[in-house]
Amino acid sequence: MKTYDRIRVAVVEDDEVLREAMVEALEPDPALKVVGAFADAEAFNAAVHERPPTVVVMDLNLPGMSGIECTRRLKLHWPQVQVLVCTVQDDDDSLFNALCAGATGYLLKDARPAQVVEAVKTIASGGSPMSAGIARRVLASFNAPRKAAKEIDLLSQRERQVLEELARGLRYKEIADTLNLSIDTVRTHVRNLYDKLQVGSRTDALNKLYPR
Amino acid sequence: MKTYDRIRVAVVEDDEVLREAMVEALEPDPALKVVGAFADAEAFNAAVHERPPTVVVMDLNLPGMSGIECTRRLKLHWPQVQVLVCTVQDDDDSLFNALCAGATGYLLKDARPAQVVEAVKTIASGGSPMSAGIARRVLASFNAPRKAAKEIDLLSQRERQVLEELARGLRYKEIADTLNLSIDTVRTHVRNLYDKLQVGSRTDALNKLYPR
DNA sequence: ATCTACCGCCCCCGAACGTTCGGCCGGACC
DNA sequence: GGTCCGGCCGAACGTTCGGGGGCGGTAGAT
Repeated sequence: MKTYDRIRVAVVEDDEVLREAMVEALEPDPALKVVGAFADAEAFNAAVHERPPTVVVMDLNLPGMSGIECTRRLKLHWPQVQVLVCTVQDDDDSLFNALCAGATGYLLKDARPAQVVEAVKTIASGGSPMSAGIARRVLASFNAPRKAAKEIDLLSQRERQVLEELARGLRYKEIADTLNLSIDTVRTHVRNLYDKLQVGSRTDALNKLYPR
Repeated sequence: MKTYDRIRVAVVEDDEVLREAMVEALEPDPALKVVGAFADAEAFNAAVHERPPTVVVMDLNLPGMSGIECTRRLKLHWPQVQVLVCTVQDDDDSLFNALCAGATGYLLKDARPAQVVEAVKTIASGGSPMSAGIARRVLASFNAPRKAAKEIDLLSQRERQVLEELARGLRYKEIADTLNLSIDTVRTHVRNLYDKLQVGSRTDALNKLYPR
């Protein structure tokens, strides 16, 4: 009979006490197998080349290379490895940079050991565990960009249409054609919407409406 | 002694059987109070004006106004109301449109009644409950935009710098100043990076590099 | 009936932009 | 040696863009 395939877990955490506690929580679980515990990103990187784990429990605040950068590099070479961030950092920068780097889970350090174990299993089975407040902030980020442009509702319907085509990179002449207008009319609308948006160029308008 | 403040819950669900089942699952819980159950968005809208609930369990596929549109309008007037989407729709469009509309929870209909009750409590206490696969897709959306631009690594170092400033809306003269170049040199770089990117204008380049 | 906002069109002008040419230099390749 | 190529720089040129006027018409609000 084939033995059960245990989830291969690695831990990257500079605090020795926490790291040991983490391992002690994970190891006894029959579904998990801790294949490495590292005090910094460099040690982890050196070891991962041999055989990558299934899940990496990653601290963010590491000496040397940050956990975010470590995550980025890891996902670059082994996209299938799941990174579960476990950190005290609960600011938006850390959170979203980690997610953009490829993390698929985010726990705060106030999580109890049992929760970490549960999260590892969740992430390995296709889920994305997050602390409660974290999940809320992630979802809130989707409708937050409402504040992007407030002046936009100062625009008339026509001006919005012109802006639309403007944003697509069409020249005045082309906009005039697609909207059945004269070039000078387009010009007028552009002028008006520019000072409503308080910008001085096409690119300014784009950067104002769709900030990156 | 003051009675415990129960979470006021409304249900918007067109399927009568599901709606009733939902209510039957929620009502007995001592922490919850079902203040309304509606078969469509219009009925809900008419009733919500009196006193909005704390949490709305919202179906997406409704007759008439969609659950997404209903959510958008609801959040417009009562941003503090939490919307928990509960639907069979598990496509990315429904998901992200709902989130952009202001939903702060997303359950698939395969959730068990007890999970729905749990999710309502979670969402009321500042969390954001999601089905496992949903959460993963949400987080994956953050590092997905890797595919942004492919031709970008054809650019030389100088051209990348110019492009950077170009994207910020700076004029050629300004770019020349910040990079200590002649305006004409900037022009040349722009020209070269334009045909590497196969575009014909600043705006084209932006739309190619940062598609919305 | 006046005022205001939006729409459409026209003229002009200076500045910015996109394009075409050319030159210089260093490395690669025959 | 020669030659090809790419990155870098520059001058000149025609076009587009941003911004300034003004004119007429419609629709709603005061």
